[in-house]
Amino acid sequence: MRIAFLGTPDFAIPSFEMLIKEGHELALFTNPDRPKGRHGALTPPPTKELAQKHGVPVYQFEKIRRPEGVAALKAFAPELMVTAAFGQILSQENLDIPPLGCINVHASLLPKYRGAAPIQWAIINGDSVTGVTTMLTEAGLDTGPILLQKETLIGADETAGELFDRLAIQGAGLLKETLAALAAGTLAPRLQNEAEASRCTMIKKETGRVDFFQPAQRVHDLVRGVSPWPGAYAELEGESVKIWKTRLCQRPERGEVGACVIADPKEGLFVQTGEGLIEIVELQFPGSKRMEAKAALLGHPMRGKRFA
RNA sequence: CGCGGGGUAGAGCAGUUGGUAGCUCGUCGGGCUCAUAACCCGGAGGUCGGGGGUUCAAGUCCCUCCCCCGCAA
Repeated sequence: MRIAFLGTPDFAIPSFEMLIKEGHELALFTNPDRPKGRHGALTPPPTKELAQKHGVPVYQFEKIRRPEGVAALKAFAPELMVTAAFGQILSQENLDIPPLGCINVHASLLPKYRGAAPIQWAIINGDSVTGVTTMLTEAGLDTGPILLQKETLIGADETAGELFDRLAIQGAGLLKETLAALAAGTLAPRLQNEAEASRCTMIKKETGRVDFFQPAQRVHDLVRGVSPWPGAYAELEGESVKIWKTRLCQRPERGEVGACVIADPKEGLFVQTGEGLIEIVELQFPGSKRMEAKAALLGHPMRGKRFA
C-alpha cells in the first residue's frame, strides 16, 4: 500500500520499521533536524535516519498544516496515512488527502491519557495497567474512533524508558494487526467515551522535581515516571541532585522530611518522605556522573543532610 | 566557538602559597570471635586524561588537544 508515515521520535521507530519490512510504498514526513546536545549540533530525527537507511523518501516540515506541507503530501498521494508520536497537529486538509484516512498509534488505553506524554503520566500516577491504541485520526487531540487496543501491565519498578520501549514494540504489532483488519474489511471503529476521557500535559523539566512530603510510593512513581527524561531531582544544600533510581523499603527509622536518615556506604541512602523512608539507589551530583548511592557516599558524606 | 563543573589506586573523593601523592570502600594476607557485612594488624595497587612549556622541582602555574557531566536551547 502507498502509505505516508508521520512520526518523529524513537517511539515511532518499531512501527515505521514494521511498515518497511511489510514492503509498503512509503514516504516519511517528519520534523526538521533540530539542534541537540551541548554544542547544538543539528540532529536528524530518529525516523529520518531509519528512512535514509532504507531509501525511503523524507520530507521535513515545521508545520505540515501549511501549504508546502499539504502540497508535498498531495504530491505523494498516499492511500493511507499513519502517525505515531508525530508531535504536530494535523489539519482537516491534511486528513482529507488519503482516501483511506489516517491511523494513529497512541501509547495509552484511550480515552485515558489523550495528549503528549501518556507513558510518563501513567507511571507517575501509579497506574498498574496501560496499553496501546490504534485509532482513526480526527482534527481533535486523540479524540478519534478507536480501532484496536492492547493492554499491558506496568511493573512495580518499571521506568518510563522501559515502558516506552515495550509500548513502542506493542504499538507496531497492533498497527500491523490494524492494517490487516483494514485490508480484510473487518475494522469496527468505535467512538470514544467522552465521560471517561482524560488529557495529559507535556512533561516539563520541572515535572521531575521531587516532593519528599509526598508518600514514599508517590516519590517512587515520580522518579520512575520521569526516568530517563527529564530525570527527577531535588535540592541538597543549594545543589541540584538528580535522583535516578529509588526503592521502596520498610525501615522503621524516622527523621525530618527530606533528611538523609541513613547514609552509609554499606547500608545505602535512605530519605524520610511524608510517609515512610525511601531508598535512593542511584543519584548524580552536578558535574559528576550518575552513580550508585553507596558509591557516592564514599566521597560525599550525607548523613544528616536534607533534601529540599 | 551559549554558560558552567570535572578527569588523581578497582569505586567514590581530598590534595593547602609548586617541595617524597592521601582518605573511605573494595581487594589480598593475618588475627579476634560460636559467628559476621563487625573489630584489630599488615600488604598490593597511581606514567595524577594526552602532548608541549615555565622551573632546581609541576597533580598544583601557562598553552594545546581528547573525553565525561550539569544548565540553557
